[in-house]
Amino acid sequence: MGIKPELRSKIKDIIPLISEIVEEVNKLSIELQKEELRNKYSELLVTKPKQERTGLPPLEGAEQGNVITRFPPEPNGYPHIGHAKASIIDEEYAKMYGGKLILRFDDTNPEKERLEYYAAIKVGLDWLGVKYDHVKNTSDDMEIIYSKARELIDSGNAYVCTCDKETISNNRREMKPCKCSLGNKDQNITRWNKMFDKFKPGEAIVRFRGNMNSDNTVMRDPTLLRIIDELHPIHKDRYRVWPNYDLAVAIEDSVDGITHAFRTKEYELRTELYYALLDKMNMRKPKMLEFSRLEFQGMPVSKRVLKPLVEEGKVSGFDDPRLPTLEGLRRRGIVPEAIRKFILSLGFTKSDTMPPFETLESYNRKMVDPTSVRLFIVFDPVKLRVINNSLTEIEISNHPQTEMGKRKIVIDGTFYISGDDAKTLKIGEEIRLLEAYNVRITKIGQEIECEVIDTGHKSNIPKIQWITQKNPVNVEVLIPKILFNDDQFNEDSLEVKRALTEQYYLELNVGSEIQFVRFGYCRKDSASQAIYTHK
RNA sequence: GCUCCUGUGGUGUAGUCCGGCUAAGCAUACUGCCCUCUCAAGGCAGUGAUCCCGGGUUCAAAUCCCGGCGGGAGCACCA
Repeated sequence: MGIKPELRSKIKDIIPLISEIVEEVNKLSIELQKEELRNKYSELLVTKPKQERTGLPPLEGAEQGNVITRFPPEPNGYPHIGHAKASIIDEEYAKMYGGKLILRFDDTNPEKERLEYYAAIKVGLDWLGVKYDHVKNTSDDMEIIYSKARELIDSGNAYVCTCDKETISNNRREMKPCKCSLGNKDQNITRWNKMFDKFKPGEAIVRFRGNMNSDNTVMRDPTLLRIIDELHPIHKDRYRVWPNYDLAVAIEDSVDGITHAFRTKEYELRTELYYALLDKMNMRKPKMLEFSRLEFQGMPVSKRVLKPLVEEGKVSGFDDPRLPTLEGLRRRGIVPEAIRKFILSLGFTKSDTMPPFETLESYNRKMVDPTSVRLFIVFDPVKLRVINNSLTEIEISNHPQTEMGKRKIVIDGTFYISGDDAKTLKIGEEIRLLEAYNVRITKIGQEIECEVIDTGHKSNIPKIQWITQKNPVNVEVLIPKILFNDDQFNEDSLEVKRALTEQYYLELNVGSEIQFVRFGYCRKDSASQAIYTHK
């Protein structure tokens, strides 16, 4: 039926035929059925592998070479995993259709924006590998926005309201227009002009003439522009009438030639306004689509909760490895390619979900594994003395599969092994000191003593890693844990473990990913500190 | 409260628009085996979903219709 859809309409005629054949086949034994299949219809037995769709679903109304997307962050904080999702989706779609991506700083609220965040966002995108074709600021288009606002006033589609907030809010709830909406054009123009000098902030706003009776509350004459006297990070005191989000986005998307605009789901109700605005301004309408926001369990993204943590010193800063900020993820050892794969695996959906961090880790582990130097590390060191040692130097390869060179370790027969491993040892037991030799435990006390039996590989005895006592390197390993349990800050969200590692650690670049054998992947954060990435 | 969105195995998704190739694919997690001088990566196999529930339409429904229920969001001179 799937192969010949044209038969569907004739299904009633076919059904008797089918039943007849089924009956006939059922009379045969299973063996005979199989044989018939093999002989006559062997092509049916070949199971063709299902091909998985990689990347995002196709875009409605998108033409090759003719797609422009945009990533419009407000420069009011450090970029986080949510920004990563938005920007990667924007970029992927632009790429998929051979189009362009515009980075547009949505900087229309001088109360919140700061210059350093423009830079921080660029740094974040850079790290993620998101490449944009053009950068701009909404605030550079203020003249366009003013002229569009004036048009709306002239055409009677907007008016200046001088009511106080409470009145406006009450009227909205009660679906009542206020007296300002009745004002004539001259009144509105006079008031509009006064917004640039006479009125104080809060005394007048421009409102869209929407529909006070709409079920969608955002349509009840929403604010379009308001007065803000704070200095703008770029334009200082050049402007004081600022558009709000809805007006700015609609105008900018349209003038920037955006064909497809994406935003998170919480803006969904504003889409009606977006189109209404564009309609009244006689502007081209991009396609607006929404996706669910990305946040991890126990790892909130909002400035409202993160900022206090930083200020109270509960985390070390916005680059704390426990945080879902891009800087935090980077320090933790998450690589951008893994973030991209992970985000694409989530698809373009509107369902509210909180994927576990584990999934990202799994992508990351696969990315990072082929290039991570394998190193030994020991926690709670316990001394282990080999009484009949004869080796002075061992050469160990840096990676089991990838050609990453070898390193030499000078030994003298005295080692440190992990306390956890030491606890399991029994006298007479045979163990292998990885890469060195097999030993039998002869004495257990403050120190452990053992003797070499042979040097060949043995697969059936415990294998443990060690650090030579000659020149151990002290490191602190930071282990980030979940930040919040429900809404409760996890006071034990950062475990710090002291450890001993190899001399070779010092030769690695800061930022490189290491796999500590039998422990997990860590990123070298400094000569004395490593951050646990995942197992 | 009102309005909108959403609901596929433990988790994240594919399939839903255009009903039949699939009693549901992939990834992750978990289990076992193989490989391996790592508890990693890799290979193989397995556990696990009556596709939120109840009706309806149809020869046929995860897919269409109606009604419930669960979850989320919006109701700012913030984006």
